[in-house]
Amino acid sequence: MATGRTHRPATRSRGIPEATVARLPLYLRALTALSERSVPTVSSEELATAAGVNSAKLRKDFSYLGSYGTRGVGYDVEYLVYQISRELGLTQDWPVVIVGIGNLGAALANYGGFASRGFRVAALIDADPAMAGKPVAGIAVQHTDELEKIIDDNGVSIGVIATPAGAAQQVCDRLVAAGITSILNFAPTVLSVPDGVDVRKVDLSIELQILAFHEQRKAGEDSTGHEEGADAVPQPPVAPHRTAAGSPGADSSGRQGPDGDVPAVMPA
Amino acid sequence: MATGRTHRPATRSRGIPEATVARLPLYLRALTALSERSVPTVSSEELATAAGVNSAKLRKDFSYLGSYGTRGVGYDVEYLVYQISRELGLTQDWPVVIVGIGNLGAALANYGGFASRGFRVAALIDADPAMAGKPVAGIAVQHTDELEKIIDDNGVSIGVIATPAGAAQQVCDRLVAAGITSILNFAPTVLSVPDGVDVRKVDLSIELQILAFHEQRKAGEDSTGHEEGADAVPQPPVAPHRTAAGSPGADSSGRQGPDGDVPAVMPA
DNA sequence: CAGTGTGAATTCTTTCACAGCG
DNA sequence: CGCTGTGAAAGAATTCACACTG
Repeated sequence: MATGRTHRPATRSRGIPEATVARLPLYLRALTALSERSVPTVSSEELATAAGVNSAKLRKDFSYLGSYGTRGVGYDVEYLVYQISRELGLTQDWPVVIVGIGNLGAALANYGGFASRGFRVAALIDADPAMAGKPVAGIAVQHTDELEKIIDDNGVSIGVIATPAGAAQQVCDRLVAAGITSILNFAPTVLSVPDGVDVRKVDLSIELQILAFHEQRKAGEDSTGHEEGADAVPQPPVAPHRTAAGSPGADSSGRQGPDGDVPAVMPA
Repeated sequence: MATGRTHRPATRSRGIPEATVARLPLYLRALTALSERSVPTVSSEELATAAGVNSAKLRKDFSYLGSYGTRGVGYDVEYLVYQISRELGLTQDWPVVIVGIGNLGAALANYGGFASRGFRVAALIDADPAMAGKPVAGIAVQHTDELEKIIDDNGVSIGVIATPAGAAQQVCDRLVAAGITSILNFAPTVLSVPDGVDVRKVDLSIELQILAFHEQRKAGEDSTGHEEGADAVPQPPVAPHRTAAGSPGADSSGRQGPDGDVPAVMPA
């Protein structure tokens, strides 16, 4: 993805597959739970079950990190927790800023998971002047004007965008300009960023749509094909003339303000 | 994944790759935006850019759905919107229930993206009796006791879990028993469900951890290896004796109630 | 001998590149 | 002529299965 090529020729086999990286947090969670119950060791089988993967995959994943297990025994829980934490970079403290303190932003600010893993909410930022100074999750919200200063002062390199879609790119640009190099984007937009900046997106409605796809399959197990409701226009593949005005049928934002302060899925 | 094997022998080539399914919502979003701007057609190149993928991938994806484009021209926006919507099952109405109306649950209830894509919030459910009756996003919260009845009455097949991790499996079991077959899980736990039930998870802290991993790599571009802070114990791979009591160093839930009403990342 | 670590086989995904159609 | 649709090649990720070790 990032054109930077990231190719790392020397120093050992420093190339952990993305798919593996994405699972490390899962393992870490399972391990932390075991650690809290003072379980000293686990087998790949047990840990895999706890993490919701299969043991072959888990062992292969760990093999990219090194040989941290003991044959015939399993893995030392504490040791693995440490190794994975270190690999993920969680042994250091990561200050993050959350931009856009609407419903979602507030939820994130309150989210225990952030604080408990080396992430520290350095600031909450919102464009609404009325929000400024209001405490959310024990932290006073600051105005967008302060954005650059906050990031600079706190050495923040990770930003979370929880603004409406319409504002996301703009916020993103400012974050990047201010020195942020990793962004977690909750707004339903594709952000464009320069090389060297990482973006991960979480889109709540996309997940639901994927579920709907599979759900639909289940329902139509036998009765394949043809829908029921006759109110949508199948639209022959040849006529580009947009049928009715605007886009009445399928859409109709019904409830909900058009594009309030919550990341609405269909912004502009 | 699901052991049901889901193998579909007959009726055409009904096998859209998961990776493709996961991107359809992305295309749909881009297309809807175009549709709202009354753009009649797009090329694979344009649409790909808008969706944040490359055009070869997009064309391949679409080829699984059928031949909906026109050579030398591109795709008819309205027509594609319809086809993808239908493929995703969004031409029908999906009632969903959200269980756990804490910060996150409330954010989800307010999330415009749900309502705007064939998803209808049929009910908000919370275990706290004090929440019952309180309106959130214009809908009165109902008590967990009503769960089965609500699902049955509304023919709900998709459930969203936004409870603390500790309650998630229990809620999940009840949802499944009540007939839910698709679950979107925001609680940081692995849910176990019977065959035939789909679970998708969204874990906010996992995404951050993945970002941290890459961020760390950037920082240590040259200065590979060895950490700085000497406060963590590297723990030799041979000594299973848990060093200090409990797990002081790396963890320390610091802020936040121990396992309040927000999905804390480290529950039990 | 239980359970890790890992080459090899398999399957899934992405990318290439170009024939063919409107 | 431009752009889709798609076989074929390349690249990842997953799974298998077993040698090897504590």
